[in-house]
Amino acid sequence: MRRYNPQQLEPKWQKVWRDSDLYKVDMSRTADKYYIIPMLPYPSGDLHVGHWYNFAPTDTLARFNRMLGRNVLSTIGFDSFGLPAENAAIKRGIQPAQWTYSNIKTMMAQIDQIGASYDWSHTLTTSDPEYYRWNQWLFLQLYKHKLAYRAKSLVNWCPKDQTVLANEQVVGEKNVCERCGTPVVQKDMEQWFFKITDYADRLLDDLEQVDWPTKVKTMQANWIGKSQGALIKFKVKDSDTSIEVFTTRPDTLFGATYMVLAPEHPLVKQLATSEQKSKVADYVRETERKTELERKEGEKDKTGVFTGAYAINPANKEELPVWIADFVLAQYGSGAVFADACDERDFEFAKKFGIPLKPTVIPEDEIEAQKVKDLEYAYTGEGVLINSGKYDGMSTSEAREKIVADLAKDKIAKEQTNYKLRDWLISRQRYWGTPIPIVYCDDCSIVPVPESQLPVALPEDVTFELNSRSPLAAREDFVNTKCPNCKKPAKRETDTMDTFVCSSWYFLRYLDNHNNRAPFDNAIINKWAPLDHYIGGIEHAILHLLYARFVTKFLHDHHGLDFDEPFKKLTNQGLILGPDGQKMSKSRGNVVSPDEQVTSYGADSLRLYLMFMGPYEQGGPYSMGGIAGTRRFLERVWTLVNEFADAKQVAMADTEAVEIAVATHKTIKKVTKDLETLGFNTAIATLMSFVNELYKIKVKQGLSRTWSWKQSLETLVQLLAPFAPHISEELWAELGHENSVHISSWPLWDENLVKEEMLTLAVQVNGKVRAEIVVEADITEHAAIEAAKSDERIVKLIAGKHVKKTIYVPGRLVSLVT
RNA sequence: GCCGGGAUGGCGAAAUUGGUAGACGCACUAGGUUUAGGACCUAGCGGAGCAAUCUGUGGAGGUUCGAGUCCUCUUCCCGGCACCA
Repeated sequence: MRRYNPQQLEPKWQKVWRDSDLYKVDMSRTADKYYIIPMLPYPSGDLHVGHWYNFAPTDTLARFNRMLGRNVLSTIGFDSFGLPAENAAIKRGIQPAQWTYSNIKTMMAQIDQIGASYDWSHTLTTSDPEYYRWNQWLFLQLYKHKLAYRAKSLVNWCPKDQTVLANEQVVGEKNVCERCGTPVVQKDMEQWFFKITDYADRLLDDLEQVDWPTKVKTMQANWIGKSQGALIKFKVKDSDTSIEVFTTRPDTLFGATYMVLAPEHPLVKQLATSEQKSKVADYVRETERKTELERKEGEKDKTGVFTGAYAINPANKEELPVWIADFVLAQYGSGAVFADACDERDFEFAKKFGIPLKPTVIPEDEIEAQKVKDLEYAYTGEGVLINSGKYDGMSTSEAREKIVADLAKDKIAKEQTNYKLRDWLISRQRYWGTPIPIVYCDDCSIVPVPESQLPVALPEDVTFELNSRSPLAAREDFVNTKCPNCKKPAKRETDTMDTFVCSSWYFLRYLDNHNNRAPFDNAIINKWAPLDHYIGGIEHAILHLLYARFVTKFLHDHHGLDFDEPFKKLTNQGLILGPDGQKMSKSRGNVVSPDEQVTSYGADSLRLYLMFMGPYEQGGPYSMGGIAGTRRFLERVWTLVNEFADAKQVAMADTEAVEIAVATHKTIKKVTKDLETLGFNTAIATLMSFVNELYKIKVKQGLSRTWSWKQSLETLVQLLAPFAPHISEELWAELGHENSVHISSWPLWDENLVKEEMLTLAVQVNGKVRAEIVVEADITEHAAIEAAKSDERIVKLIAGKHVKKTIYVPGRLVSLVT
């Protein structure tokens, strides 16, 4: 018998598949199309186990669906713009393009080792001009519809990476840069934004339509942060100005005893009275000095100063002192709040500064209500109104509407919805990205580059100077151009786009990646998109997935896409940890190299192990012993098939034939069901059990070469094919097939064979299992109970006792209660 | 603080959704086999006990003939958000 040698047979089959274009998709066949891809990888230079964990199971699903007869398209590409290329270039004195494309070459070879069924004719690399010109096209479409705009505002600046960042790219408690972990600072700059906020409601509502993990949906919903309330105008005493306030609790308006503005609020200077002016100015200066982080740290200890001004409560005409405090955020709502006893922060602030409070909402519970009246704590829940004039006795929910409606008559209030979502800041002060296709002309101001002049090419030979502006800004030949409008000398925009623009629509370009007249042909896109299944890490829960949804919705509205959600189904694979249970990192020395695992065990063993180690969405520590186990399993499969192929003709008894058929069909059913629900680990466990069973039969019966045995082996190989494609292909050929197992039809099970003829029932007495009885599957309830009662052990246990109750669960158990 | 997810043998995990807890794999033990092996085959393997049996799914209660699964309370772990008015 030949030895199982994955190092030899895996590359062999990879070459056969490639040379025969086995996975080439007929794009014209769309009725049963199935489009499944892993998230676009960044070409960091080395494929790690996490990539394998993303790509291999995705490929298993692609292969499973292909065998089910669907026209499966799966491919992969590279998200190749971005900062690491620049850092590497500076460090090594080479061009970012050179570093990037050499990494891609290495990674392509590594990806080949996985044995995935990609149609490589659909691949793309986002740093190619053929791709990024369409990023520029997208920018121009957004600009045309006033959804790309330039504005000056406070933005997040990463001092290390020397660029601004989108809100989504600032993470963690300490507001750090998502890439490098440096705390960001606020800077006032003029930048390009995409108006994602126009889509806030749809981005929220349409989450209901998609089959995504609830966790991701919740995270997106929280990020969008919709809250409904009212905008209420407060007149400033002895002045023409008024202060607008956003509140979700207009029902508490009568309880307002003071107001607070953010220190950055535009009215602050104007409101401060002469005697308070210097204190206010000091406080504002102090706030400006504080970093975002220091402000957050001050959460527990609230600070603020009185402006000297008073506002009039429109509800009861009471005068409210106006304060400024940094717990009120300038960016949210209108940067001003009215404060009352129904809010913990307001309550705390009032106590600290000796501002009076007035309870206006009390809970149902009388004891609690008394405590609230005595101002023992801030009651923030729903309840009944007091101290609120004609609204007394009303429920909070009713009062919320009535008060706004009444004030609306005098145009003092109106209903308002607020979002936490901010517009997407896409400018980056970096070189290695898509140039923003904009020209600045002294006469014509901001001029978009005409579509016919795309791409605005990124020069690929640049010089980096330490701590200087982007190399693009230093390139005179790039910067100096002619105004497309008036033809006078003008300057190009030197910022590039956020790389998340690249990844926001690449899955559409995959489908029509050679199109040089348009980003894609709608006729193709509308047949093949949206994706049937998208698989990637949870780290993109907000960033990439939100942007891709936004861009898809935009293209739906303005470019004729039939669909407005890009990913029908989403799965997040878990995180693979080092063998020590810690996150893999070079400094910890716990990095498992997939290349080494492939060398020692083979790609099939690695694929199988990754899918067998636990639930796919859970991840977990990598175990060296675990992969040895899946390799052993493949060896056993190898042995079974090869022994069969080598065996002399021997007949097998009919009883074994039935036994084998039953085991086979049960296995088909279970593996099929498991694959449908992404239960890779249990599917593989089922295959292992099946192999164990075949071994037992083999030992009992001796080596056989019969029709039913061959059928079982063929089925086994087919069921294994999506998981371990190379060995399956080899064994399929060994069993005499000329065509690839990967385009064979997925086995079907016969429900009659899956049904047991005899089954084992548990017999419980008073809830405890006391015996097992073997009965015919179609046994009646009466017969089952009689059989249970006549079991030797049960007879002893119930002797002399009265059986009060009998429960029969078909196929499971008989329970007797005495 | 708020919102998710979780806790099952020495380890990774299963459990038809209220019905025989621990499938499958790792590790381990014994036997066989092999020139040898960390290879292969067979068997055993939650804990206690010679055994019958008892006990066991983070903890405490509850519902039920029956609870890993449902309810109440609680501890711990992981993830996300966090002064959002």
